[in-house]
Amino acid sequence: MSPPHPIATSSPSERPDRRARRRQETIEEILDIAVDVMTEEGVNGLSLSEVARRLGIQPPSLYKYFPSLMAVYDALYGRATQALLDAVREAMAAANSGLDAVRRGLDACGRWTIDNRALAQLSMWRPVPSFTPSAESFRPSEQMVELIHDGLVDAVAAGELGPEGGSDEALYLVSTMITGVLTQAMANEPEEPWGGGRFSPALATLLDLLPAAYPPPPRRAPRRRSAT
Amino acid sequence: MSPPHPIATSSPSERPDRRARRRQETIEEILDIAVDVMTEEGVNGLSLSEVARRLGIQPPSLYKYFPSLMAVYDALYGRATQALLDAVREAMAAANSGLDAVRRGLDACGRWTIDNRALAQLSMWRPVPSFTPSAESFRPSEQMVELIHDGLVDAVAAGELGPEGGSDEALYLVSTMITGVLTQAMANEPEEPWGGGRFSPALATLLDLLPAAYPPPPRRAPRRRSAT
DNA sequence: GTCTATATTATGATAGAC
DNA sequence: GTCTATCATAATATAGAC
Repeated sequence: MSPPHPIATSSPSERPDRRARRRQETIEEILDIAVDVMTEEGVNGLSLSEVARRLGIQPPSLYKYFPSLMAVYDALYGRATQALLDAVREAMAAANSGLDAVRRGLDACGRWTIDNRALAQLSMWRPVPSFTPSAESFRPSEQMVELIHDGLVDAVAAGELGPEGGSDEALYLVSTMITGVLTQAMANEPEEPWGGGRFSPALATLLDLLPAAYPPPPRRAPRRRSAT
Repeated sequence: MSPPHPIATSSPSERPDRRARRRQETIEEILDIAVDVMTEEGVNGLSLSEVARRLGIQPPSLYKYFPSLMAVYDALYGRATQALLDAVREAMAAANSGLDAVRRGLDACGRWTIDNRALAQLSMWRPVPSFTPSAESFRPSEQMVELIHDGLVDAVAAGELGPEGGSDEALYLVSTMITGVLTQAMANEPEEPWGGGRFSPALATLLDLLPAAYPPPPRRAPRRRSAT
C-alpha cells in the first residue's frame, strides 16, 4: 500500500519547490494583512499579534517567516519601493519626450501612492522612528529618483528645459512638488482617488511651471519666415 | 498662634488664582514633556506612562489634568496650530506687498515647523488615526490658511498676480508647495535647520514661480517714455 | 511549521485611601 | 492633587513539545 506518488513532506530532495512556493505564498499573505492593519490602525499601529489573529494562527508561528516586527517593516518597505519603481518605469516607457516622461512618471507615482497609502506613508514619511530600511529595500527608491533625473536630463537635451533643469536642484524641486501633492492628498483627503480632490490636480500645474523655472534657450531652427 | 497670613489651600475664596496658576504651569509642563516624548519615540510613541515617569509622578495623577491620552493630543494640536498661526501672522505683518506677505508667512511657517517637528507632524501628517482634532483646536489652522489667502488676494489687487491668483486653486497650489518642502525636509533631513539642506531652499524657487502660474495683466501706468 | 506556555514589559484607565 | 492597588489588555519574543 505504499503510494507511488512522491511524499512531499518527507524527503527534502523531492519537490522542494512546492514547499518553497507554499512558504512564499504565506509570506505574501502576511504582508497583505500587514498592509490592511496599517491602513486601519496607522503605519505605527502594525502589530504581529494582530496579523496572526487575522491570519488565524498563533503569534509565535509568524516568527518562522519573519524574525521580528522590524523585518516585516523592512519587507513592506522593499515591496513598496519596488512596486513604485515598476509603476513609474512602465509609465515612463510610453513617453515621447523627456518632460513627458517626467510627467507620466510622476503621475504614475501619484496613482500608485494614493492606491497604496499605507505603504507610501511608510516610505515617504518614515513615521516609525525605530525602523530604518535596509540598503536592499532602499535601492529601488534610489533607482526611481534616477529615472526622473534621466527624464529631466533628456528634457534639457531636447531643449524643453534650460541647462539647469538637469541639476540636482531641479531634481529636489520636482521631488518637493510630488511630495507636497501626495502628502496633502493623503493627510486631508483620505477618500479621494488619484486625479480627484483638491490636491492631485495641482501636480500638472506644478510640472507645467518647470520650463518657467528653467527656461530653455531660444531655438534657432523653427523660426517662422526664415530660410529653407 | 493663628497665622495672620491667608491659608492658601483651605478656603476656595482666598487666592484661587494662585492654585489656578500652579495648575496651568503643570499643564504646560506636561505638554512640554509630551513634545519631548513624541520627538524621541515618534508622534505615535506618546504614552501617558512615559510622561508621568519623566515628570516624576504616578500615571493616575495625570488624569487630574487631562481626561485621556486623546485629550493630550488635542491640547498639543491646539498648541501647535495656535503657535504656528502666531508665527505666520507676525511675519506677514512686516511685509510690503501681497506676494511678499505670502513669502514671509510661508518662510515663518517653514521655520516654525522645522523647529517643532513633532508638533508639526501631528498636524500636517495626522499619523494617529484614532485622533481627530476638536473644532476648537483646528480653528487656528483655518485662520492661517485665510491669512495666506488674503496675501494672494492682495497680490492680485496689486497686479503682482493675475486674477486667478486669488482662487482656491492657487491657495491649494501654494499649500502643496510648502507641504512638499516641509515633508521632504522632515522625513529626509531630520538634522538640518530651516534654510539649510537640500529642500528648504526650494520654497523660494517655488514661490517665485507663482507669477508664471498666474501671469499678471500688463501694466498701463508705469510705461517708460510715456507722459508726465 | 504549528502549537502551548511563558517571560517580560508595557499600556490606558478607574477606585478609593489620604 | 497625590498616592497605591488594581483591572483589563496588549505587545514582542523565546523555549520546547508535537
